[in-house]
Amino acid sequence: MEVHTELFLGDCKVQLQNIPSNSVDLIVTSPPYADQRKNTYGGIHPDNYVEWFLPITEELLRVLKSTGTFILNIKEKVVESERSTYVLELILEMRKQGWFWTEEFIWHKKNSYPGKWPNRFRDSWERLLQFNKDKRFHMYQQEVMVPMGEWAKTRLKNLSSTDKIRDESKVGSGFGKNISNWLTRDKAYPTNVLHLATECNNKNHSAAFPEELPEWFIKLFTKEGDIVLDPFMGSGTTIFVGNRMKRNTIGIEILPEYYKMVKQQLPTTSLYLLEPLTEYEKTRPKRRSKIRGN
Amino acid sequence: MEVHTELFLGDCKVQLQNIPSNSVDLIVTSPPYADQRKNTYGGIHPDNYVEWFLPITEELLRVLKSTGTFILNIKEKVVESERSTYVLELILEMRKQGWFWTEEFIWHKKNSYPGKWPNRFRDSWERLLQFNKDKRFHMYQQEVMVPMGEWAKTRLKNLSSTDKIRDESKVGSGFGKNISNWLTRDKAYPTNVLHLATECNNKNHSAAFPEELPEWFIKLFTKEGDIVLDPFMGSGTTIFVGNRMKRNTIGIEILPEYYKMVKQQLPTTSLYLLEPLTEYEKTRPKRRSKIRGN
DNA sequence: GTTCCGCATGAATCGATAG
DNA sequence: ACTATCGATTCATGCGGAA
Repeated sequence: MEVHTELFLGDCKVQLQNIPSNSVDLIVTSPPYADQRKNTYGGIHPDNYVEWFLPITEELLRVLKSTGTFILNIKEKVVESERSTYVLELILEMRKQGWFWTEEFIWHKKNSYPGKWPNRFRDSWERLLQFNKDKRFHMYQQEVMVPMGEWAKTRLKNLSSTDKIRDESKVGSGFGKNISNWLTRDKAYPTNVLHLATECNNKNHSAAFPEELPEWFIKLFTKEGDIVLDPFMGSGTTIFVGNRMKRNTIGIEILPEYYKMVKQQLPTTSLYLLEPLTEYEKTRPKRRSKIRGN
Repeated sequence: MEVHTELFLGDCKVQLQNIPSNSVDLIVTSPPYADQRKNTYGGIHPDNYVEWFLPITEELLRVLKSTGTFILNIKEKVVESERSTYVLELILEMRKQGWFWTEEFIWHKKNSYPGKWPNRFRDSWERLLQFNKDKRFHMYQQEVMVPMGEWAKTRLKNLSSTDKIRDESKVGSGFGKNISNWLTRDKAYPTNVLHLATECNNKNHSAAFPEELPEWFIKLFTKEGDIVLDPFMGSGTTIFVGNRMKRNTIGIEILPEYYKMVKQQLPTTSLYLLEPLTEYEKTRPKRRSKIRGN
């Protein structure tokens, strides 16, 4: 299967306008956090964060298919010894836009930033907010099943004492049936907590999140040939992982350095370079329809 | 050290009025979740949850010392395939009351039962919201330190080979002193993710949390002789753990069954029974001042 | 070629100091 | 008074060089 990548250079609120409505299967992104990464992205003040982000989510809502999913990796920073509330406010405002807040996954960071403060411990988790356009969205749960590890050893042993009796005495009941299914199973469905390390030591490109993160959501919410979008591409983790997994990808990046870096690392056969368009060529129907696989 | 327990039977919004202002060091509680536990508590509809809870947090704000902490164990339920937003709204409203939202700990439930739904996975985490009345609150971080990872062994070995020599040659220097700090360090500060098993064996109560949960926060935020309050006492986990740790405890419970159950399990020497007061005896200054240790 | 060990480095946060 | 910058604090991870 041939897959393609579209790269846009520029402000994502603007560049998103080049993407057709109802065309994207999955959006996975990690926007610049409030007041974070000032040196590279300029930083958005916590007070203005929601206001800054809402026009973008409005466009994301437009480009997403009704069966698609939006995964937003975000975490509030501490301001004056208190957690900021802009993420909470963002969720409430996005629901007003029409998004469904389906779920909140937790990314439990194995190696969180060290430090000691008088009033708090190390922050070792981030939010992975799942938003949907419709309550009926695509989800391929079996793709992310995990080997039964500790759970089997500890839990099933306990079950054998109490519940297995019930299993025998109530054969055919829903409960008993479930138990016996699990006994023979070597894989289990995961939970909504992801336990991954941050990718900190790659000297060439410091990625915001580890490859396993977009990989997991791409497996869960798309199939081969689908379209994955990252409106804050950065070093391109989502793009590269998506390509490797035979998904078409679209990346938007405002910083030329990152844009060029990702461009150079992509296989030329799969790449469409989309520099900012001049006025008279604002639409590119052929290219885009080809990428969507029509 | 002699510690005492006060038990109140009744609606906690009402019973809290019997507790003096600025007297409690720590509040740890797990209120009935919206629409959950219908059989026992009747259940509060998600739409009315914030409205129902705010008068109670108002009272909690009053009774808490300025150096005290409020830990709220809560999780939004799923309503029509979407996460409810009442927890988000509650946080925003509590800040308007004057609470500081200091931190959000995550309780990652180790052994959550596998489950499968068409559009979501097993929910294996809950929020542990930390609120404070003042930005300067008591926190005894060293009480909850945990053993370091494997690498500690190797690092300590290395220090003895290389740096100890330096330590000998530079006796009295600041550098040598630092090394000896490293040598004695085998524990590290924890993060804001708690990895605990769910309590399975308490059949009498529908939603008890494991003893380690209140224990961890009682260690972290109080010292012996302090006052710990649980306004939704339930089966009394917080009360019993607090007593064992030599903290004075106050429990409020609306259901007579739980109230009696806890009462019977408490040592009679440490117990003050506070049945609902009749009008003419609304204050009990002597008893309470004794409990506060004045 | 394995295994072991040193080392730099993270979406951090606080409090003090400086403009 | 209010904002901006800086140093100190801290620990899991994986790379790269060494045994």
